[in-house]
Amino acid sequence: MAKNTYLELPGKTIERLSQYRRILYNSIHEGKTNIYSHELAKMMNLTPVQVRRDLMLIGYSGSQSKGYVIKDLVALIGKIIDSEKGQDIILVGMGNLGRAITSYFSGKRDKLSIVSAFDNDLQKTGRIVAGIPCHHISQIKEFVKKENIQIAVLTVSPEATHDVAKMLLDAGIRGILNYTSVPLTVPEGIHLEEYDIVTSLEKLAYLVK
Amino acid sequence: MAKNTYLELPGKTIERLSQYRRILYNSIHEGKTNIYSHELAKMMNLTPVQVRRDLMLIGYSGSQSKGYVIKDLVALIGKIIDSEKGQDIILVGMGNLGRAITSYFSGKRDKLSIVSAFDNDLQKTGRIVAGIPCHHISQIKEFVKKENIQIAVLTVSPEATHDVAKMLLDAGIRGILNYTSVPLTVPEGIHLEEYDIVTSLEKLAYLVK
DNA sequence: TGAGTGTTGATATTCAATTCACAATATAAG
DNA sequence: CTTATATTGTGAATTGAATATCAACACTCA
Ligand SMILES: NC(=O)c1ccc[n+]([C@@H]2O[C@H](COP(=O)([O-])OP(=O)(O)OC[C@H]3O[C@@H](n4cnc5c(N)ncnc54)[C@H](O)[C@@H]3O)[C@@H](O)[C@H]2O)c1
Ligand SMILES: NC(=O)c1ccc[n+]([C@@H]2O[C@H](COP(=O)([O-])OP(=O)(O)OC[C@H]3O[C@@H](n4cnc5c(N)ncnc54)[C@H](O)[C@@H]3O)[C@@H](O)[C@H]2O)c1
Repeated sequence: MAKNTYLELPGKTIERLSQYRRILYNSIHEGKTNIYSHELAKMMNLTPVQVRRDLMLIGYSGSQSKGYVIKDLVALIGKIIDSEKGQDIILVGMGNLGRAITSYFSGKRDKLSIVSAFDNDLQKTGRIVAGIPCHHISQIKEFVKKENIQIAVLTVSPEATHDVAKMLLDAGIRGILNYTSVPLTVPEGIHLEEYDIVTSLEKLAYLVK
Repeated sequence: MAKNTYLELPGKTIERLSQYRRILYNSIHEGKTNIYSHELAKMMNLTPVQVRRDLMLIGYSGSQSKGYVIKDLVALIGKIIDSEKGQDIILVGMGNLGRAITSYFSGKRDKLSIVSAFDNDLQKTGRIVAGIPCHHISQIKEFVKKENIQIAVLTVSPEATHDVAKMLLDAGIRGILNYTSVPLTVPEGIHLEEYDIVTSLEKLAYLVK
């Protein structure tokens, strides 16, 4: 029985664990029960050694003849990255990107769901948009506290980014996934992930030339 | 006068250069002409040393008293990551995500633009969607060859991913930015970037717990 | 049985990225 | 002029990530 100690895993490993699980779900769906490191590696463009190393880090052991038991591995990855009772997420800024994200994400994961959105456009608030309830931004603090929300996805207009981020921090949010083109800085102890397609495209443009 | 030799820069540095430039554009807009490494670092959550190191790698020198000249720095970054005559990009899969991306990206960069989209839904093809012309997927090969397109953004449904990727490679695409939830593998020499919000959210969920 | 094959798990090594530490330099203040 | 302060640029050290290597084991087949 694994103790519930906090494993200090490399960030890259966490990302790969999430992806392993996604692929393993598909494999289960196709009727596979076991998988070898080289199979998993191939599907993810990695080396088998790297796969084994990641699994070693989380303390999972396979068998030399049958490889890894998919069901068990998925369960263990869940134990590592999911929180016990699930985590609810909110999204702020129900525009084009916000809608694309919520409709994509809905129902993707058991323990992780976008439960509510917030906007300041009265056209969008007070009703269901893209499958989830959209409230007015003025209600955000109360909601976050009451529902104990820890993670927010930020997809508001660039101008609103700083204000909204401040509200989120005030309300007690612990992790922000920022998609606006405005870089944020957050206090110690708050986790921030940012992503921008422009950066990816410029990198690609550099690489292909 | 910098020779046009191909600098072998670390991938991480390329990404940061793209972000530096974004921030520097804003600074210019606010009337700033010079900037210190620690200012830039603060805006990007980096250390000043890292900023200086990156700029050193591209061969830019500042002054001890005035820091870096923003205009010149932006120009040099452009020289490194932009291609001389600009690069045109296509997007495949004009759904929710595709529309969010095209409307966001349009006009963002001089040398980089999404010029056309492709889809197999006859509702969407043959007209302008989200600001750009959307053609039928069957025309993609011809278009890519004729217009010498090198980079494609992939936002089709998961089921279509492999087929469409194959078409793109056949047509001679050299870089793919894959947003579908289906991991791709590409031949040697082709550049691939993938991003999935689920991975980011699961990483955040792990970090905040 | 016993050689041959293919796999895992772990240690060692290499490679890449970041940070440290400080010399060199410019400016301002006394 | 001299000292104090702030900055850049960079070699060296450190940290982090990926890869190579190989012993140990399990299975197959002759
Ligand atoms: N990271 C990426 O790759 C990427 C891609 C596309 C868009 N973006 C960025 O994401 C953001 C959203 O893009 P979009 O295309 O959905 O834009 P959009 O204009 O369609 O959506 C913005 C939404 O934010 C809401 N909003 C504005 N101010 C608000 C406030 N103070 N409080 C609450 N809600 C507020 C608006 O009502 C709107 O619904 C923009 O900042 C854009 O730059 C990033
Ligand atoms: N990476 C992420 O963070 C992220 C976020 C949202 C969605 N997604 C993924 O992006 C993709 C698009 O999401 P969406 O919400 O826009 O879905 P969507 O269904 O709205 O859009 C898919 C589009 O692809 C088109 N398409 C389907 N098959 C095609 C084919 N063979 N050739 C050309 N076009 C074809 C459809 O007509 C549709 O317009 C999905 O694969 C989804 O899983 C990823």
